[in-house]
Amino acid sequence: MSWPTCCSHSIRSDMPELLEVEAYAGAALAVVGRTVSAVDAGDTWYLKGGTTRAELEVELDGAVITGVRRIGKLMLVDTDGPILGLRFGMTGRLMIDGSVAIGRLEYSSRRRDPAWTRFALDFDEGGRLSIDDPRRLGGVELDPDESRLGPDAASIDRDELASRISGRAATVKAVLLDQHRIAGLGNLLVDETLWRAGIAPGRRARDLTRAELSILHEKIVETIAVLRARGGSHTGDLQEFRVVGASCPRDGADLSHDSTGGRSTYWCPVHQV
DNA sequence: CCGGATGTTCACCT
DNA sequence: GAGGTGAACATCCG
Repeated sequence: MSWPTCCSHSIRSDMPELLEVEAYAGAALAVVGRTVSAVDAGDTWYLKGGTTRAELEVELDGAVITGVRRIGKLMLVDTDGPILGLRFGMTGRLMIDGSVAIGRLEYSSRRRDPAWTRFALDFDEGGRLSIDDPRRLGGVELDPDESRLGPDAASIDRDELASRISGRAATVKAVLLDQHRIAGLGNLLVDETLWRAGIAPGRRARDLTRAELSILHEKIVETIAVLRARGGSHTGDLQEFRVVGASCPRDGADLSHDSTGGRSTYWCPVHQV
């Protein structure tokens, strides 16, 4: 699978990292002000953190949606009652009023199955918010503990990033993927960021110099901004080279492919040191 | 047919 | 405690 790397300002991917959840949250603003008329939480696997179906039904029925926020990859739906937390995993798609909240043009013909609707809210005013998730990798939680997430990667400042990373014996990639330390970066954003920063993913986080931490911060912010403008987490300069046997688009070296931080990793052994 | 895929949590090692 | 690995989830795609 390869994607065009420019020119669209709409998010096309439906496999969410920070940027995709941001777009989902933006689309979900359409239901702010509506009153919940029905809760469909029939898939109990999808309920996380001890949240029960009965709890969701009792507490959300009749609730008014007052806002939608995002921290990292967690989408938060504020109501005049509890807060509803939605996670999309790799395969969850947010549907608002019958259409895919992002990528509706690119994926209009993509297969859908009613059985994949894992959670839904209906409204007195009409319309519906639901999550379609073939693999059931996402989840729903009432009043999720927001304090368990690190600061959001899109707005973290340099000193905070440094203090959150410093001293860790784990690889820098593993630390960047750890949502408790920094929230929002997924596998693609991390590989793209480290590629741009010239830092090898397998470096011990505690071994990064002050200058490297500074560059890393700069590249996190830059990568998020650039890929947001292009249309999503899959629009990085490295994206189309995430295939075995590809060469680094910066210097032509053979890209390395391994597993770091438990995830498939592509990186350049020449300019990432 | 097989393996891997933008995620999270947990059990189980070292 | 920390860090690494693999399983589970269930579908698509090369």
